[in-house]
Amino acid sequence: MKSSNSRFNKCLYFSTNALARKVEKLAVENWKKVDLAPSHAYLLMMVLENPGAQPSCIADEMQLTPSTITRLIEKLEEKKLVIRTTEGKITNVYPTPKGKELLPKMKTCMGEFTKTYTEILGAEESMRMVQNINKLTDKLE
Amino acid sequence: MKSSNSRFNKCLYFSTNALARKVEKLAVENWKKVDLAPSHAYLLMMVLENPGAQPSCIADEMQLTPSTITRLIEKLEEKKLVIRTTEGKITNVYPTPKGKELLPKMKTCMGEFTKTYTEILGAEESMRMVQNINKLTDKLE
DNA sequence: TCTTTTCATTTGTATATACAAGTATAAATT
DNA sequence: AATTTATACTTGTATATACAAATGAAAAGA
Repeated sequence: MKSSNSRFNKCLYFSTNALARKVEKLAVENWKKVDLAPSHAYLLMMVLENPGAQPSCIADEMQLTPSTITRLIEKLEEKKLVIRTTEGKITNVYPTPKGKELLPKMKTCMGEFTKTYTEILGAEESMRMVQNINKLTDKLE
Repeated sequence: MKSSNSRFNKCLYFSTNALARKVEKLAVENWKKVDLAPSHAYLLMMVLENPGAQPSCIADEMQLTPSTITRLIEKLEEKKLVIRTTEGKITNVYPTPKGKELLPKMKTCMGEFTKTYTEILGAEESMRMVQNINKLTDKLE
């Protein structure tokens, strides 16, 4: 069903959730190429760009709660893609060699995902939408 | 953290999810007044406007899977807000008197929720955004 | 009429996420 | 130095959602 036919289509809650579910689906499909859930892939990429990143910092950047980040890291550790080292209060997350190997594939993946939705929405429009969505998110403090 | 500071802020997956989480939070807070999760509230409103609605139809309109609708209805049944009647293959969902009683409060709630984000975003902008989000959702077929 | 297919819903199971509480360490206050 | 508070992370638990398989009923085809 088109969202424009829903009686809830005027509500931000409804619209954003519907969109998020569709985009999620697209992303899941896309990231299957590296056998990762989208959120796992994003976290791994962050750690690859920023080896030794702390969970709190990752949580901040990914806009997820620390507990969720712990869970995501656990999964990536099981797959031997990252390791955690803890010294006192702070924890650092590093990519393993296996994780590092994945980088080029992930970059390709990311590019393909962007291409997918850019083709559907148009380059102009998709960029503008993402910007507007970010602005909206920021305003909701 | 502002989403505009995230290194993922250019990605639709990321942006939509972050937005959805924030809006969800706002909605959850708002719907506490009637002691319902947002999705439960929306489903109940649908059934109030459309007594006897079938789960498949609700799924269609809410853009959720049938199994999710089953689960939502179960919760509402536990709370004695709706009842299900099944004849052969089809099921109809009706509001109970207790469910009907909630209608005015829910309308108020809905209004207040809209007001909340309209005040933050501006009337113009929030309407436009919702429309654009819907358009985007539709295009992702 | 019997069989097969399709449809509507439910159930089993898995995942992502959050909140609240717990733990352990460091920093600040007294 | 001892105590309190703050910080960083983890764990227990709960929820929403999805997919795949199961169920049961109707429709279509033989």
